[in-house]
Amino acid sequence: MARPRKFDEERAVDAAMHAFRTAGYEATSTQDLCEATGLGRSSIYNTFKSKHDLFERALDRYMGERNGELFALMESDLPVREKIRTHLERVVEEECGGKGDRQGCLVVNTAVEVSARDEQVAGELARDYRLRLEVIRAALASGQRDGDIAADKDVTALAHLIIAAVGGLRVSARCGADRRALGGVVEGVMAAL
Amino acid sequence: MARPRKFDEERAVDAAMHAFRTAGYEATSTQDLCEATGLGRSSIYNTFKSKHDLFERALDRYMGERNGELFALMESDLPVREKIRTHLERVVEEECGGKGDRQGCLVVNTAVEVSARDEQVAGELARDYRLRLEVIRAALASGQRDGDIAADKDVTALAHLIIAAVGGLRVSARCGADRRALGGVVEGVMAAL
DNA sequence: TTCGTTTTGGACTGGTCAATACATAACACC
DNA sequence: GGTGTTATGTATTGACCAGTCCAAAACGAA
Repeated sequence: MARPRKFDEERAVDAAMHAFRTAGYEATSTQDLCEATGLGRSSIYNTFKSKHDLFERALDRYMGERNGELFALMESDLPVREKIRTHLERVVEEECGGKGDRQGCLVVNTAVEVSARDEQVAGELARDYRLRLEVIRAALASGQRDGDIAADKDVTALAHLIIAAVGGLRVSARCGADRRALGGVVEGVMAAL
Repeated sequence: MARPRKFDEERAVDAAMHAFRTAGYEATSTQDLCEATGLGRSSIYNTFKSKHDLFERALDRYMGERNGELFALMESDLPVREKIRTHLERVVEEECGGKGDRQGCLVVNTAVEVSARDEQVAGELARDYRLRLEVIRAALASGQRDGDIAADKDVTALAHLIIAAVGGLRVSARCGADRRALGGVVEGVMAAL
């Protein structure tokens, strides 16, 4: 009944996500988004309300992908310590893994760059945090029942610790810490479980 | 021999630092810097080469102030565990302490927002990281000689862990984690020492 | 084919960006 | 008081910003 789109909306969000991850929110212009997605301005503004709206779509997508991986890992049948170790080592690998990619974690970047000035985004980040917390907490609680985690440990506190460790690894990597240093951090966190 | 300045350069850097901390590098315009410092554009560009130059001055100043506090704490005669705990709790207090201040850590903000696209800044961050690492490592080594830290611990790895913990606390706080959650993180890190 | 609807490209909006130019003001020194 | 030098205020630069407008294009349905 009308002219159909000749692009895939999800693909566009994906390309925008890539752009935001590499340059951050402020430093990514709408022109950059046009080039990243291959779309014209009209298509972008016809599909998304604004740069901010597209950003939120990209952030949602990023969270969805990442949490999918996290949930799959936490629901796997690895021993709980291996789940946690794998989670942390994936972060190290991503931050240090060469290839010049260098695109950061959109959640960490957003928390630092925009959350303080954007309540809506801050709300999304908080929601996402609670989600991650609960999944990790559940895995730890299950491990506690198996005897892999000492019974006197507070698994909620440990889950907070693991989430903080991820953020800390990313920030340290951005400050120039190398793979060996980050590996040591992972060991230190594992020792606290 | 010529017209003297009627403002204090260090004061101006301090005001700029405040502006950059609250809004980040990209989102702080030169106009914002004029308003924050109370100077005209001419004075700013006459004193500093560029926005980027002023930012680096502000970053340097921030690092100097913060490291001064850190060094004083690490050279105090508290037991080493108390030094570390105090260091971490200051971060929690700063991130959670109400007052609506809400200005973040310029080092963490910069590491996340600009280091990937600015080699010079990345170099400064790396230098600063090494400085903090060494001071904390020395304090831990001293504590190890006193028997406050187990002899089989790798104090360099622990120092990396503590630095990462600071970054992690700040990121988690930005994601909405409350004081209690962050307090638990501090306990978890202390348990690893 | 024709019509109705939507997408698309590209020009365009007012506003803001970092940075500069230039004239004037304010001082130290003589 | 005059002179040289620097600081400052204001206007302005060209580039870019996010977002809008509109005409033309492309399709489904009739």
